[in-house]
Amino acid sequence: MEPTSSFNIRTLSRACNECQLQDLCLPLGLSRGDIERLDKIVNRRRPLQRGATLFRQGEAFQALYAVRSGSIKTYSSTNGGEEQIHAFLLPGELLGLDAIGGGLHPESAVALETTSVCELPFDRLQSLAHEVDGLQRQLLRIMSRELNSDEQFMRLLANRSAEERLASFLLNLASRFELRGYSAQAFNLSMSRSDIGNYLGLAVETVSRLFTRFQQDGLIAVERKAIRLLERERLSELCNLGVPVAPPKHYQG
Amino acid sequence: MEPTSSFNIRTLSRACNECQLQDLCLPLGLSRGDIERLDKIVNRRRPLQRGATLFRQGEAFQALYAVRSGSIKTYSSTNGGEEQIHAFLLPGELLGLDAIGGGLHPESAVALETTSVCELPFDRLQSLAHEVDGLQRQLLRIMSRELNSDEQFMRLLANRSAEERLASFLLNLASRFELRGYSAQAFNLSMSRSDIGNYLGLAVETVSRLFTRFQQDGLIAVERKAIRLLERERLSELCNLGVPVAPPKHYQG
DNA sequence: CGGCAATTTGACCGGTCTCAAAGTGTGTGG
DNA sequence: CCACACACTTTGAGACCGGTCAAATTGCCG
Repeated sequence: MEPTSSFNIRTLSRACNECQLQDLCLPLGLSRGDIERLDKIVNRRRPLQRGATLFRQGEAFQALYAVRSGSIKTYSSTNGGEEQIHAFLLPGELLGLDAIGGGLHPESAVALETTSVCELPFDRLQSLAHEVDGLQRQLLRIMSRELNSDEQFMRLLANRSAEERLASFLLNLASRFELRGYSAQAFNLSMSRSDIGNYLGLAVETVSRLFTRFQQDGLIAVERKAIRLLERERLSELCNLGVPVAPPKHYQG
Repeated sequence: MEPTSSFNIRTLSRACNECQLQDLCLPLGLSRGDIERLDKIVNRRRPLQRGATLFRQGEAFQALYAVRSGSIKTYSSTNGGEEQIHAFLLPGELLGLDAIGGGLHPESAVALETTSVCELPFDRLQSLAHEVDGLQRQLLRIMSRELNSDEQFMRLLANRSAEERLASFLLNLASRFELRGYSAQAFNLSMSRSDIGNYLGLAVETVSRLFTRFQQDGLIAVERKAIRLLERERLSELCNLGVPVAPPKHYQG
């Protein structure tokens, strides 16, 4: 999960125009000139160390963030102290969108490994979006897509077995890595087993047992954080999560 | 100039400016003049009958919709034929936002009872939003808030018991009704038991048993679709108490 | 080497699902 | 208006997945 783990000044100073992640990130669809205007408002901060907090639940919302390298988890805590992980974010993905509505971050964001991010001050972003039409659209598109993936995830939580959940999780990670040019077969799980369990609504023990079983069945090979998907085909059979195709049944209720 | 037709003229012709739901809906925060401009692009269609489809999964995205009265459920089906309900929408709530990103509706929307909606053609909405600043912001806010409630719902699905899920569901409905000026104590469940179960990730039988138990415990009174929340206080305690908040490993009585 | 956290493994328990069937309303057609 | 069919809801019995508790193992890092 960390192809650019060592951070150098070149990485930091690289502008949106030269960023490999352009096609996944906010600039997508903007003209070169507009990207430059966007670039001017982006702050590139020094990398976060593993465990470092990007923002905390309850903090005032100031900026959106785009992951440039590394990975981040977002979570919220109840007053009881329980923690619920909401997402793992990979390079090119935007976070903080859920804070626009309320003006406060409803969740905290923490680096899972050495991670660098681009900071996008929201007020400046919004005035720019007022002028640059494509930016506005892209922002809406990104939020819409996030609504979508949240919906899919809810379906996963609502009626899938532990096995299906973990398989889906692995395949989801794989395809996201692939999109970013990394291997979909072998990658690093930057999050702990207990993070995975929390995210998927499973006990740590269940996650651990499933990893063992998947490995025994020859589906995957795991060694600590490193994982290889040996049988992506059979893995996806495990989760009969369907692509929307079938016409809806007639309403009966 | 004339949304007036043969049916229910009073309801249909009511413009955004006079709509009771203004404060919950898209116009929120707009000036009277801007609301009028928004009003011009809104189509008020004739009411949907119970079971009627507003849009189907896979259809091209053309417009957002605001519920004006009644209620709607949205759901997606897998190619296996299973159906997963994603949301129940009440007056003042917007639907179709998840289609902006992909250009296709990822889910279907069906009326749960006689329901009227306002149609907001998205292209026209977007050009208007380009001029009217507050509209753009309000759109983002609404989407952001939806992301938020999705997150909360995921937490519910990920680690709450059946009891907590149903209690939360009822309280959520109650507060939404209250916001709209209806009673929070007594309202109608326009969706079937099996819809509720599907939505909450529970078997119908479990939902039914819980209704019975809640009633025996004096928390609610149900008769078919009609429900009264007798002890909202105790209900909300159910939402927090089911899972021990701070796991006292070495607790000493 | 030693302490601590994360992971794994085992045993057991319980909540929820599944299967089955009875009960209750609702709508339709005669 | 009644009879019947069908869908929805409720109730019961039993099975099973996954959670909890407990303990062993491994890896990490001073």
